[in-house]
Amino acid sequence: MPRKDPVTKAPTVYDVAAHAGVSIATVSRVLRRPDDVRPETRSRVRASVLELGYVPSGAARGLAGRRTGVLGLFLPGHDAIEEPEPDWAALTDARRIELVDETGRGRPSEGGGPTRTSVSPYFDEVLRGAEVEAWRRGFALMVAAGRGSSREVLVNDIAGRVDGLAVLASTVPDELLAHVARRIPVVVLADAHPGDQLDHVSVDNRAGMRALAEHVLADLPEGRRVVFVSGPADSPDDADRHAGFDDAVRAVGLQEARVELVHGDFGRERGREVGAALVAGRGADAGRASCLPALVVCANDQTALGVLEAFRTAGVDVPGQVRVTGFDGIDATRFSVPALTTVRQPMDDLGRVAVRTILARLADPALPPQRVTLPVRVLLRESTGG
Amino acid sequence: MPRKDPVTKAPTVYDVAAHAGVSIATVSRVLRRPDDVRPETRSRVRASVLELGYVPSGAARGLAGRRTGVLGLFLPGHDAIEEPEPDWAALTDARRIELVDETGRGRPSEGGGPTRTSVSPYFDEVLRGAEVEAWRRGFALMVAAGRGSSREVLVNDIAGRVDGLAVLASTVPDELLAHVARRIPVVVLADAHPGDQLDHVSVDNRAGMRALAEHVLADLPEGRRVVFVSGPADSPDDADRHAGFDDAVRAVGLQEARVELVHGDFGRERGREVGAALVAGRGADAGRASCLPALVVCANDQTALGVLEAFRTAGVDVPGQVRVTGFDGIDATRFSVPALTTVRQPMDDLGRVAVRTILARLADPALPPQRVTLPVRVLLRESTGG
DNA sequence: CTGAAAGCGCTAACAA
DNA sequence: TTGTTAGCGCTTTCAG
Repeated sequence: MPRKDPVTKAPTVYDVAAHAGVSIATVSRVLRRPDDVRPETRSRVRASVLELGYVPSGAARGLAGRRTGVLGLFLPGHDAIEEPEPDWAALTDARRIELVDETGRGRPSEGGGPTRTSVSPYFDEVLRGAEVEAWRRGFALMVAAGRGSSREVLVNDIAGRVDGLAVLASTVPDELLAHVARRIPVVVLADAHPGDQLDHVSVDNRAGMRALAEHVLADLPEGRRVVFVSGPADSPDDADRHAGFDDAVRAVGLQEARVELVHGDFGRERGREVGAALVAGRGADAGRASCLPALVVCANDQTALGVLEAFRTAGVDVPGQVRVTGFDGIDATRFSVPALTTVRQPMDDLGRVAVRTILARLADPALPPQRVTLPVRVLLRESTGG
Repeated sequence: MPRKDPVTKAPTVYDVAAHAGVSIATVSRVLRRPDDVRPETRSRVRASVLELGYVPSGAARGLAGRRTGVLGLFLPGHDAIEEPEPDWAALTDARRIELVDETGRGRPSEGGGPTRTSVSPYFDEVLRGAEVEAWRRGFALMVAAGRGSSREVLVNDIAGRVDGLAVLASTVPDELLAHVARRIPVVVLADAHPGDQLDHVSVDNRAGMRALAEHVLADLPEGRRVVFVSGPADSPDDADRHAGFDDAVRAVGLQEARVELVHGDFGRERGREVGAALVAGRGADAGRASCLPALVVCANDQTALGVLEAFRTAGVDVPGQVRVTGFDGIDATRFSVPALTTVRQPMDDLGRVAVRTILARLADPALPPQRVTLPVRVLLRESTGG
């Protein structure tokens, strides 16, 4: 199939109409409500479409129809700005296959793994859920990963092109969201700040952490302490999880003194540090194994996986000597050794419900602000024992 | 920040122009080439934009400017059509947190894991790469997962809305691609069929598998056999990998008789079956451990992970009794026990290069058909020993 | 530096 | 059933 002369302008409704000997309105009808057109005419038009290679312009359709049929999903960035420009020549040139020996390291990691593996698995699922639901409802999905979330980017590049927007980022200033929300429905995938009028869909971080913590705190060995590794200070998710943990501490009547708070950042590297530090702390007094905490509760999975790594490296037995828990339920927690006890967030449902919420508001702009909280599931696995 | 009366129509350039006391042309200039406008005027317009909550219409801009500033990525579907409609009430209602005990199973899996985990990790990375690169070039990215890849969907819902399209699916009929390619640049993320004129970006499946296979075939124990587990018959990727494997067999001078072909389907479940069957085969003649193959080379990671699972369940030692390899380099291969030797495809680079290729053609439609092959890396890990 | 005006390609009344 | 005709909101010459 020869490529048509690329200089030729793409055909429009007018071309198709002329070719089929009908008016542009009829062409439009054949595309949108075929039943309103006599079968004979219809097939004539369709033939012209094929012959001319006609593809309707989404832009024109969007303009005329006042809706784009596209939903937007705004995710926290991959930090692409920081990323160096790849060496394209080397990338596409080398015919030599490189052999990387990854045996012997505790666990393969940097070698050939994905570069930006840290936060993404989480968002990928949200994206997938949103995509599926949007499609089912007849919408396309546009994705953007926040680059500094500058006003220009969000407003010009996304908001103007979609009928509704789901924002998964505490990084977008409220004021900006408010601006956008004046034009299209915006749903925020996080807990609502008090006072904001936007629609929100979130996950029950607090109750989830509380349920998990109550369970693992229940049979704590005498006298041993418990460490909670938090996330970044500005994370609402972390705040909720921490609150849930505190709820549990209170509920089981644990003495505050036995609980220690360590600040983390949701990253795996920091988890390793924390784990190593805990081991070192014991090292100073190696005789007493009890100097290791009996339990390390982490505010997210990446942190917990880092802790696990540090423990394995140091030869600390999990769950024998210490128990460890995470939060999120990313895939890697199933494959870690030991498998990580965690709280699984329904990421894909988050995406789906976000889409639903947008569509609901699209259908009825007068709706009161929506507040949906999705339940979570506690997954008890090897890292907390039998 | 009170939500503006949603009944009020969204403001347009005209509104902004009137409010700022300038013409619409000036408003447009402030947005696109601010330097062409006197600073004083500029800030007046900007103030109006903020005050009115103006968000430019992407559709109108696209129409007028003849380019949408959006690139499309078409992925194989999540089989969303088959998926049942979730029970929304239950989804969003339940306040009770469920505790799922996953200890004791060989490996946690269905319980809380992602539902559609099979093929996706692969695509997620391509998506991410494409997104990053598109953004860097000033384009937004629209994603679509093929639903039956019906003509209507691809043509109407995607092709018409984007300036260029990357298609990651052998499932899209050539004829359809050709149609779309008459309007916008289309790059196919797979090897080129002979004779097609589209741009292609692919990964060196054959050389990668050959390099891997040559390495692991090198020190094969005497007399033991080798099993190759293929992918689906219609997969070009599988064909290439198989060819690479055959190359290696020939290169190391292995007798054909020692090589056995088993048909797989790229799925983990099938991998488990194959693994179990191999074990059972040995079972019939349990005395001779040699009845197990010395090496199982799988056409992709999912299959290999399934095989690994089956072996672990049966108490077969990997790499002690059998060695196993995969292909793709998905994240899970790092976490499996033992870590899986595999060939890592540069998925994110695939996405990036796809975007670059589209833009190159956009810039110069007269370019000859592009054929880029990305190199791969062989990752030697525990599943093939030291 | 700013304004006027002509489209961009399509949809949706309204007529015929 | 089909055609005519306004726009949809923005960009972009071309004048001024």
